[in-house]
Amino acid sequence: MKDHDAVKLFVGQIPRNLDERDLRPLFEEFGKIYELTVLKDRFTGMHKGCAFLTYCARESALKAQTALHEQKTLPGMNRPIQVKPADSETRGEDRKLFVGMLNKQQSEADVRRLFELFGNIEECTILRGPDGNSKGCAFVKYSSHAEAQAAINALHGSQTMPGASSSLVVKFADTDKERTIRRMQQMAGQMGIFSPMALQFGAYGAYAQAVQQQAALMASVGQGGYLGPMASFAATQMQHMGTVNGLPGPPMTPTSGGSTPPGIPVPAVTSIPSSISMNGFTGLPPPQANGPAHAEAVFTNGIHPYPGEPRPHSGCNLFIYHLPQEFGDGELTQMFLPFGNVISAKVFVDRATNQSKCFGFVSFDNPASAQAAIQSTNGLQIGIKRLKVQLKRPKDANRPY
DNA sequence: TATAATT
Repeated sequence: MKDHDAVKLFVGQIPRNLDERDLRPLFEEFGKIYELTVLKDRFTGMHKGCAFLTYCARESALKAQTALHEQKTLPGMNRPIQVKPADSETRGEDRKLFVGMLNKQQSEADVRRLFELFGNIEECTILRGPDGNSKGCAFVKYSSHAEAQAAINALHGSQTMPGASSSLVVKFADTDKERTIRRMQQMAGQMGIFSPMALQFGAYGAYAQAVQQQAALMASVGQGGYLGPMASFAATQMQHMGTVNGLPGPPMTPTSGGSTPPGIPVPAVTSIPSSISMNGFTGLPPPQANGPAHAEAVFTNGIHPYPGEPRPHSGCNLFIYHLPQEFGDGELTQMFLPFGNVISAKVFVDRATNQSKCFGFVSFDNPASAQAAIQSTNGLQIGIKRLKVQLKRPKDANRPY
């Protein structure tokens, strides 16, 4: 039926309104098609804008690749069609590099000039936004791992491009697994606010992505009322909750290891108080802290900023590590409000960069609230990180972590 | 500074 040396092609940049029926004529002119499959989202069935194509004859695949790859742009697309051997046809991604901290003016040709000294470049792509502007990074694929390694050795950190904030980065591109993690982190970042949904679904990676796509679709075709991305996302997730919780696999507790059971993992979080579950999904602005958040240092200095309020005492102050980068005081407050009266919540920020240092302090007005918070949030998985929540160590104590 | 997409 097909050649023993047939090659499976990946076809990218396909308009989402074209199915196999529409695509066949385009490809049949290069030979008899053995198999043509449009990739669909596993959960939503949504067209992913790409396909796998296998010709009966290897020769047909080569002809199609030559004739079509980057040679024409299908209607509605803003990049040319991609026709090239699928990843499954080539040995691992151990020869593909990620190049960061490029000058945004540098072109593919510039990057090639720099990298061709170390081996044969099969692919060189500058990452660009929709407007065509460089994102200051690129992927470079060599013919061999050794060539890629040589380029890393020679080029990583070797120079700083004009306009770049630090020296050139040259490293192996993320594996699929790392990419998935990166996406999860991005998604968590986009949600912006603390939400148990984000936490529970953070572990779902592709699933949550699919759901989000579907939510966007619902919002765009819905009956009149536009929900907004957060609301529609929430609504769709609500619909899926039952299904999700019924999925097979042993439940993961917040303190269980990082291993993931086969198939889709069960939510890592099951012990969040129900009151938290609606936080962030009310369509209202996030609730404010009970008074402005203030630095924990104020307490250790012995000056309580709210003279009228009861002074927090031992057992009320929590130290929280491994916060998501995007959490600010407001998110920290929201996260801990369900456990009691939060009198302060402070994320530490790097003075120079204004970036969160990913740790902070929360103070309650009583030790029971603090204990409840530890119970429910210590070990809580957010993206790839797990929160570490413990009582703040008294200043004189001197335990290593 | 991480892609548009890889069953």
